[in-house]
Amino acid sequence: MPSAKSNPSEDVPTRILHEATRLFAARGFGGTSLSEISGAVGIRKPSLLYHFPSKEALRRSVLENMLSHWNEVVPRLLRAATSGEDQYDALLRETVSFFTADPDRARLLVREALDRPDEIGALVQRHVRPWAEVVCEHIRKGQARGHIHRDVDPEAYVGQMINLIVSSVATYACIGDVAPRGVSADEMRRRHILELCRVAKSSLFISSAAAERSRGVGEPKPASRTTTT
Amino acid sequence: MPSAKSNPSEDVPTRILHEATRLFAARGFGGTSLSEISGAVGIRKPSLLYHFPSKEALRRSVLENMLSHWNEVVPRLLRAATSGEDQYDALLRETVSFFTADPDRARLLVREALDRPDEIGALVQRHVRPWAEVVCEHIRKGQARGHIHRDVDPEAYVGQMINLIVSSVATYACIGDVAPRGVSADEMRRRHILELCRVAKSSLFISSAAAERSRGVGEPKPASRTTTT
DNA sequence: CCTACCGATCGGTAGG
DNA sequence: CCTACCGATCGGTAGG
Repeated sequence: MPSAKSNPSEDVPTRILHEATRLFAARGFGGTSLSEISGAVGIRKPSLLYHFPSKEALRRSVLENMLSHWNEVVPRLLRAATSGEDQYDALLRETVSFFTADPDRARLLVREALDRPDEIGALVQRHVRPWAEVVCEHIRKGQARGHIHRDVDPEAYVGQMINLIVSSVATYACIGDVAPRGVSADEMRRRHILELCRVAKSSLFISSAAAERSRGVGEPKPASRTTTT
Repeated sequence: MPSAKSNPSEDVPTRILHEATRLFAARGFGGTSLSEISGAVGIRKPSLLYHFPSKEALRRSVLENMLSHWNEVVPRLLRAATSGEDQYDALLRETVSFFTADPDRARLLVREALDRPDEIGALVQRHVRPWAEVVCEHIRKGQARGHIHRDVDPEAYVGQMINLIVSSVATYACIGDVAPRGVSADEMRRRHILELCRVAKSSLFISSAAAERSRGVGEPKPASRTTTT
């Protein structure tokens, strides 16, 4: 009996695409051989090359497949991208969820950004800039209305938040994990994502800081010292 | 005359190390051949293998070389890591400078984190966690004294900021560059780093938001609220 | 530091 | 979807 390693309920091209995505994300495009991929699917290398004419074609298909998933969630993202802190929280969580749902998406994106910066740069310009511009417009509106920090640089802010989300999922539990010994990896992942959302909101909304300060108990409020108002 | 491509004033092992660093950062460890490296140095492959017994040994030397540069700046970092917003700004800028001074450091770190997460995880635990813990302690002190947001998760916050710095240098001008057409790459890089520092501080210090609000227009606010220690 | 060479593996093709 | 095979290149060695 031949040992088919991947889900046999899917058709062969789909299984190739899935295994290639997994292996490209884990070892990189150059670090993965066609034999490894075909082996994971349970077929021989020439059979793989029947479905995808070259390794390069397979790479492109993997990227296109990820992009099609991204295009599925963009409408949800745009619906959440109205001004207001709660809607922004929803937008953040939707975006984080896209990558946590399959961390290979984040790893693949970072790898490709390092290997082929021009190609990924163009891809970002086409597929995320239009959506980022909507968010930037909401930020500018919020600044005019006084509930978003006036020194936010909208384009740079949105870029850094995208960068933060992608990279924290991609290199999670490695770069940036400075947790004390007692904390489990899952617990730390939860805390990292919570903190990511807090940082994103706290550095954007004025109301967030104000609400928090007004909540402040437990801390000996320096009411006697810096009082006033 | 043989065409030595790298700086001939350095000795050969050093030139090998530099070229290997550059190529590993640009194409990854698996994506770089020993012939490419030796060619960039201006020698033949077997000569390279005289100085470094294997490709794996060369990889480790490249990493160790980067670590030794890191260890050089750590004292400066610790000196800057006292409480207070200005000192924190200096700490951020020192850390950013370490990576912008040679962006290959950031690219190499991200690549290794993707290729060998366990190895880089252990490395981070040894070389950045002790320093991160100092920062965390300052954050907790600041929270007790009321000038740092109480809902900051110190370990997660520090981890995310490290992540943000490294990844924004590594994949700069690619992921996260959603700039409008008219802006030059250099100008956008400056804005990204400025915004990174703003986000880091604004999401940490209460005084930052207060000071900014006092600058604001169209916002009713507590007039003078200067927190000094 | 070099030339010459090793077995293994790479992406890809022929032909069925 | 397979077996058989291609030239090129890989990391590494022998020997000087």
